[in-house]
Amino acid sequence: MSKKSASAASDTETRATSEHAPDLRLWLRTLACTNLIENHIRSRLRAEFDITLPRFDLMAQLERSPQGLKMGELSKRMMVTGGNVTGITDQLVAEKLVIREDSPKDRRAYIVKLTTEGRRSFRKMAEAHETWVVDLFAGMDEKQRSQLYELMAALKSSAAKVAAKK
Amino acid sequence: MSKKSASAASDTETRATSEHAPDLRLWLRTLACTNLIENHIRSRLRAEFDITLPRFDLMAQLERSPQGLKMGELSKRMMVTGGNVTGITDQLVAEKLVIREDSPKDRRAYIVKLTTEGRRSFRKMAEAHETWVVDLFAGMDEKQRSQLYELMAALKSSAAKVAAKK
DNA sequence: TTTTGATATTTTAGGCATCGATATATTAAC
DNA sequence: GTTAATATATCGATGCCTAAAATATCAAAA
Repeated sequence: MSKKSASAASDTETRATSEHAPDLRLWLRTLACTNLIENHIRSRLRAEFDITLPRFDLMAQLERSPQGLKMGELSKRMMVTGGNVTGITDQLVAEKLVIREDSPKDRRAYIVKLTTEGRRSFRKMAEAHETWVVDLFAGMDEKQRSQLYELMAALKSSAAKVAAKK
Repeated sequence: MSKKSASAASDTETRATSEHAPDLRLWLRTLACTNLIENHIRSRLRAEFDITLPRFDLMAQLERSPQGLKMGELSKRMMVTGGNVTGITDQLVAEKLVIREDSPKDRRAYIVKLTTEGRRSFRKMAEAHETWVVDLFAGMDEKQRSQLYELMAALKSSAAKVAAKK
């Protein structure tokens, strides 16, 4: 926050003033809310597993792709730059949670995979992570959650239309 | 995003796997969506006004408080650390968009204010910023937007309950 | 085959973010 | 008043993130 910036960790809702459009208020409230949750998760990951959120995210991508992923694929899926993936991967390699293998097809590329230890470690963290998220949403009832799910799909599609043409 | 830190700019929705709880999917979708929007705004601020989102956010806080704010107040409102506010303020001072004045009451503290140029500059950017946000939400109808506004209040309150105790 | 252009990754420079430590000033206890 | 505890802000180390440039490889056209 972030980030986050990260974003950005700001309680952005306080940015709104009375003459601002309702859309702006809606956006700032949404942002404040996700920052609150993301920062909470970030600090719990740090406190309980001594890992950063970006490293956790990268491992999560690899866990879904047991065959491994190229750096560029990680970059696309995580929506961050290649240089960023290089740095995070370096750290995870140093921690022996991940390995870089040469691609047999393309000598420019690496295949990044979880190590056995990395997979074991990730699964443990992912389990805790999931319960944290469940707790954070526990104050909403089932109908609210499913409404929010649909609205987020609508928002993503609305925003993607604008963000795409650039 | 952010800020991403963001913070984190990841298309986190791709982190979900089939056995994950619906709450986790909901969270990852929400995060992916806000990151998409925040990154879009961040890059437009950069491209069109050559300013970063954190600097814009800090100026937004000051615009709402014409009497100025102490560093610590900025830190609280932006929900970032004091050291972070020091750095962003340094930059804005160097750009002459903001000034640090000694507090008459407390010699430990500064009062940070927008300069005339800073206020002029901010208002111009804020206007553009607001239209960007309106555009990003334009694909949702009024009912969807007001539903989302209410659901975000519910989520914030749900999450705050958990995040607070610790 | 050689050149040309595209792709994969790393490197570099700069900004944002945290934490923990420090310097200084204020406030409270005694 | 002196001491101790608290509050305000900065600094240093570290990590995440981007954009732009550099390096290396590939693939296709000439």
